[in-house]
Amino acid sequence: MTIKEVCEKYDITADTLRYYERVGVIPAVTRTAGGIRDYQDEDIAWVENAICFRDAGMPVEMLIEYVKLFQAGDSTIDARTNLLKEARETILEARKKYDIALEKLDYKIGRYELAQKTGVLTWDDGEDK
Amino acid sequence: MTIKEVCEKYDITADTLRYYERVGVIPAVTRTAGGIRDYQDEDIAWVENAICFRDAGMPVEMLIEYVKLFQAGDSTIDARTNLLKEARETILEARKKYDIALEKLDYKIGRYELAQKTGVLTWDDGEDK
DNA sequence: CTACAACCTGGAGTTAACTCTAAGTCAAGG
DNA sequence: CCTTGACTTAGAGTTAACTCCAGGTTGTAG
Repeated sequence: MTIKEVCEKYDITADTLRYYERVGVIPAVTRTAGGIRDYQDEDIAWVENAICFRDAGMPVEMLIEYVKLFQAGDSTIDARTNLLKEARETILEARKKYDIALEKLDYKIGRYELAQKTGVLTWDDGEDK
Repeated sequence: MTIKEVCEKYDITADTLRYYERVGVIPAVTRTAGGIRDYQDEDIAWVENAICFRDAGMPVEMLIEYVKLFQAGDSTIDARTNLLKEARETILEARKKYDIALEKLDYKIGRYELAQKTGVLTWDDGEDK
């Protein structure tokens, strides 16, 4: 699979894919004899995971750390598990904050829509937002 | 309430609070005669909301836009509602991605922990991560 | 064999969101 | 009054994560 095809498949730029490889967010991608990237299933799996975890706000540094541990072999399985658990906690925390924001948004939207219907804006709590 | 007290209450730096005010993420904060910030309930409500929405990944630009609309008066209620609804959709999308990442993490953690117990790492799908 | 598009690299530039610095002002204790 | 510490501003600096660019290479179509 060419870089272009991977770009289209995951809606990501070629620059970002090369950047991920360059800094180690994903391991070195398979190349053709001429040196052109030719993504295999395994390369694509790394790309997919990188995008997934980045989308969840996991920092690039953490993904690099994971790849390093992975490449260091089975002796790092403990460390990898810990890293993943830490990431899990961080993402859970973040998601909690998203839920709080959604509640707040729903409350505000509800009030504005009520104001729309009745033509009157009421402030229960002395301030907006 | 002094800036320091607000910092402590929300675990945020004074620099960030001043920055939010400077760029318009929150409206101008109440001041003492001497020009020192003295946060009132209303100011604090804006701060709290700003932090909440920033924590949910809402960009500073969007918060500034909302404050501008708010300050422009009741004629912008439609626009405000639309902005909030857009924010809601964006946050819902993001949260979906967090859930996908969590699933992936749980799967990986589960496999690593199994490997821990049995001493054997098995790859169902031909690749890790 | 020649276009020509798609690819390559190394390195510089951009963007969002802070974060820090310098130089000065305010306010409470002695 | 004087010190001392918290506060003020304007503006520069930092960081993460891309994003772009220049100059060169690869590979396919005619």
